[in-house]
Amino acid sequence: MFRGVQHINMDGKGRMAIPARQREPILNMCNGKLILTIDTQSPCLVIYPIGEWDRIEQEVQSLPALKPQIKRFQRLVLGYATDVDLDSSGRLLLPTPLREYAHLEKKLVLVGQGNKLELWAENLWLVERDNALSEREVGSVLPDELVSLSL
Amino acid sequence: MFRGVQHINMDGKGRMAIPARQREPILNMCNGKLILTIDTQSPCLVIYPIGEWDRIEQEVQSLPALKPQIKRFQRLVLGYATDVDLDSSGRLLLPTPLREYAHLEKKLVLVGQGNKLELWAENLWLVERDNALSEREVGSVLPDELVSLSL
DNA sequence: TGATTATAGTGGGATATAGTGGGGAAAAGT
DNA sequence: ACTTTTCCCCACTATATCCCACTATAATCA
Repeated sequence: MFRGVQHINMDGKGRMAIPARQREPILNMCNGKLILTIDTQSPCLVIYPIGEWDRIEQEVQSLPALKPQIKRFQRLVLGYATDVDLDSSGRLLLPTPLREYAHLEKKLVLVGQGNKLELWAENLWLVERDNALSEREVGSVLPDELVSLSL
Repeated sequence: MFRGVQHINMDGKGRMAIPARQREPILNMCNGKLILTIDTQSPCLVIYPIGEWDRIEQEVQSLPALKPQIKRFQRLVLGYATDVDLDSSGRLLLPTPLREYAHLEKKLVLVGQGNKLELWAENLWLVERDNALSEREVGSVLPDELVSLSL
C-alpha cells in the first residue's frame, strides 16, 4: 500500500508526476484510474484508486442525508470527486477547482496513507507537521490511546 | 534483538552502512526489508524490520481517527513510513524528507532498542542523553513505572 | 608480539532511471 | 473559426543504484 512522504513539483500546466514507487501499484490495482477529491478536515486533497473509491462512495452515499451536516459533507466529498488518469509518462493533471481548494502552487507534498494518498501544498504540510510535533511539548496532554501505545 | 549504541557516518549521497552486528539478524528476519519512519516524540528516526512494522501499522490504524490529535499522529507516523532495502554492501539510502526531519548530517548514532533501532544526528543524541542523565539530579520525580522496576 | 590476511566501513565514478519542463498536435469548448 | 485545454512526445537535469577501490579495524598465524 501507499507509504512515504515525497516532495514533488507541479509544472506550469498543473501536472504532477506520480513517484515511480507508487506508480507500479497504481497501474496494477486500477490501471491508472484514480479519483481525486478533497479532505473536509484538512486543506489537502486525497487520491484513491478507483476500486477503493467505489467502496468509499457507497459508504458516504448511504449516510442519512437528512442531517444537514451529513448533507454538506456529502456535497463536498462527492461533488469534488473527479476522475483522473495517469498520462503516458505517469503524470496526472490536477483540476483547477481542486488546485484552488488545497492552495496548490509549485511545491507539493504527497503523503502515503495506506489505502490512499494525501496531497498537500508544501507550506501547509509543514504547518500541519509542526502543529502535530508541538504536541510533544512538556505539559501537553496526549489521549490515553496514544500514551498506552507500545511501539 | 537490537542492542548497543554505534556511531556511524552518512556519506555524501545520504547512505549509511548498517553495522555488521545488526546486518545478520536483519537479513534473516526480513530479508533486508526495513521500514524507516519518524519518532513523533523526539527528533530521531526509527527503523523496523518489515514484519515488526506490519504489527505496529495495524495498531496505529486501528486508533480512533476522529480525534484530531490521533489523526495527526497517524498522518505523521504512517505518512513518513518508507520502505528501504539494504544495498549490495549492506547500506541503506536515507530518504531526503526523513533526513531533513531528524537533522541528519554526516555523524549519526544508531541505538538498539530491542525490536527496533533508533537513528539520531550525533549532536542531538548527545543532548538527549545528557537530558536523560540530568534527571537523576536531586529532587526530580520519576514515574511510578520506573520506580517499581526491578533491574 | 609483530606480521599477514580477512572483514567492515567509507568514498566515489559510471550507468540507469526518475523527475521536470516545454513544444506542438489533437480535442474540446466558445 | 478561433481560443483554450488536454495530451503525447522529446530533451534535459537530478537522483538513485550498481560496482569497484581504498582504508581502518579486527582476527589469525608464525
